[in-house]
Amino acid sequence: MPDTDPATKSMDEIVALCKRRGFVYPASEIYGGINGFWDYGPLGTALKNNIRDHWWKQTVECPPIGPDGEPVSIVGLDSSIIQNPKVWEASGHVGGFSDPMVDDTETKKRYRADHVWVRKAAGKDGNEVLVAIVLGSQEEAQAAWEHFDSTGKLPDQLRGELSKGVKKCIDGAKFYEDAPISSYVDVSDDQRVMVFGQHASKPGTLTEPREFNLMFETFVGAIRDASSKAYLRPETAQGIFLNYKNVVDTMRVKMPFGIAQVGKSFRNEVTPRNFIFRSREFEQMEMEWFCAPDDSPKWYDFWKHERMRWWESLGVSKSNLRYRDHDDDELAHYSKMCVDIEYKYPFTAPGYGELEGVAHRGCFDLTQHQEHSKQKMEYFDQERQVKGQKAGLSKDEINAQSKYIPNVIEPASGLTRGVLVLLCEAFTPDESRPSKVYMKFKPKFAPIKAGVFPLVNKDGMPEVAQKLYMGLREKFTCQLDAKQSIGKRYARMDEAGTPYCFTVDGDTLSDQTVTVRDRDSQSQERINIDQVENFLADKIGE
RNA sequence: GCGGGUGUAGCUCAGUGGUAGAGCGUCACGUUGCCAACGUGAAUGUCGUGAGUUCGAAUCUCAUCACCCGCUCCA
Repeated sequence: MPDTDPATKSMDEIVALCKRRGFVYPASEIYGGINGFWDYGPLGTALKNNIRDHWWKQTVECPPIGPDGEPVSIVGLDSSIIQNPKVWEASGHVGGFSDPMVDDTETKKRYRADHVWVRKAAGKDGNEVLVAIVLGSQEEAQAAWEHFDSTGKLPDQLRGELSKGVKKCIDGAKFYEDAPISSYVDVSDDQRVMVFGQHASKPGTLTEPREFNLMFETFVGAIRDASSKAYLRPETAQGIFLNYKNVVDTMRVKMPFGIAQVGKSFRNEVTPRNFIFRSREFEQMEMEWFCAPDDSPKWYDFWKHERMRWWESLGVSKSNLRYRDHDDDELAHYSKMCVDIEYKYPFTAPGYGELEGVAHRGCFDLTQHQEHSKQKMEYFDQERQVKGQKAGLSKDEINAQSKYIPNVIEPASGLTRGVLVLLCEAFTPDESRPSKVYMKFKPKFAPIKAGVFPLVNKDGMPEVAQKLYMGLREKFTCQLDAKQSIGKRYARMDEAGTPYCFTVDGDTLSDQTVTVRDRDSQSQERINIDQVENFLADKIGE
C-alpha cells in the first residue's frame, strides 16, 4: 500500500491476461461464445477454490468470536439447485422477479410498469390524453399532482424532467378532478395510444407492459407442461430456509446460529456486463444467521463489520472497499435494512460496485415458508424460558419472549465477484519489468505458490531442482520450469501471480543454498535448500 | 431489449475485389551463469457464423452470433 488505484487499470488488459494465463475463458468459445457465461481456467479455478476454502474455514470451521465474547456457531449445507417451484412463490421471486416493464419506443427509456402513473386530462385541442409520470408509489404520484394543482409545477423528485411535449400538453389542459391517478398497468389496450410518456414528445409511444422474468426455467421429467415446470435457483439463500427446520431438529443447534452454503445461482440478467461482474451463472457464498428478533440489530452490526474484515483479510486494500447503506426505496421486498460492501472496480472507478450485501431479512422468509408450506417455523428458546422463570415472569410473558420466528441476518457475497476483485486488485502494471504487469495476489490465494528453476540446464542443476520440486509438490502447488531463459520464466510467473521462485544455481552445488526471488520486489535472497519448505509454509500462512 | 462500435494465428494488429501476412507468444533442438538473450527449425487460420452479389469476397450487401461503450435493468 498504497496500491495502484483501480481507476488506472484497464479492464481490457485484465480480461486479456485472464485468458492468456488461464484464469477465465469465455464459455463455449469455439462455438462463438454465449453471452453472460464464463469458464474458469486452471488458475482461475484454483483462485476461486482458494477464496471459497478460506470463506468456508472462516465461516463454518473456525467462525469468529461473537459480540458477547462467545464463539459463534455456524453449520454448513449444500442444498439442491432445483427445488419445488412453490419455493419461489413463497420467497416472492416468481412475483417480484417478473415485474412487467414498459418501454418508451421514442426515448428508449424503460420503466417498471407499476411505477408509471397516469392522469386523465382534456387537452387544449379537445382530445383526451393520459399524462404518465414515473414515481415509486401511487401516493407519491398523487402528491405530485396535488403539488401541481396548487403551484402549477411538478415537484423535484420526479425522475428527470417532464419533456417539452408534456409541458406544452398540460399547459392549459383541463384535468378531471374526480379522475383518480391510476396505474399504467390498468390502462386498456385502446387507451394506450392516448398515454403521453413523461419523457416523450408525443402520446402513444409507450409499449404494453411486458414480462421480464429473471429466473431460468426448466422442466422436471420427460413431459414438458405447466406441472413439470421448475426453476434454477436465483439465490442459494432459499435452500437454507428450506432446511432450517431440519437443521434445528437434527443438529442440536440453538439460537443464535448460522447456516452457510456455497454454490451456483442463476439469473437471466437483461444485460450481462463487465466481464464476470454480472454473469447469468455465478457462485455465491451465503450465510443465514438466525437470532431472536430483539437481538437482530446487534448481529446485523456484528456481521456488517465482520464481513468487511474478512474481505480485508484477502489482501484487498482498505481504500478500495466501502460500505453503502441502502435507501428505503431500494430495499428488496424481504429486507428491513441492507448494507452493501462495495469495491472500486476499474469499470466503476472512481465509483464503487457491489461485492457483498449484508441484509436484515427480518422474519420474512421463514414466515412466508410457514404460510405457504403450513409447516411451523417457530422456535422455542429454552434459555429464555429459564431466564424468564428465574425472573419470576408470568407464563404469558415467558411464552412471548421464548417463542418466536427467528430473525435473519444474511451476509451474501459473490464468490465469482470475489475472484474478480482479487484479479483487479492483484493486477499491477509495471513498465520496468519484462512482463509489463504482475499479479500481486496475497500468497495464500495465489494459484501457484512457487516456481522451481535450474538457472541453466547443465552442471547438475536440473537434477537438484527436480529433487527440490519433488519434495515441495507434496505440500504446495508449484511448477518446475527449465525451459528458455531464466528471465522468461520469472516473467511467466509474474503474470500467473506466483509469489516466490526458487532457483538452483552454481553455488547450490557447493553450499546447499538456493535463491528466492520475491515477485513484488523482484529482489533475491539466499536460503538453505532445506529451509525452502518452511519458508513457503511461513509465507503462505501469513 | 434499444442505439453506436468492433470481430483476420494464442496475443497485438496490417491487409479496400485477384495466391492469407508481420511482430510477439507457443513447441523442438542447440546455446545459456539471475529478470521476456541468441541461433536453427516447427505448428497454428473455413478472415466470428450463414446467405447473397461477382469469373473471383477477409474486402461489397443482408442476416445472425459474440464482445466493447451508452441507455435500460440489476429482487
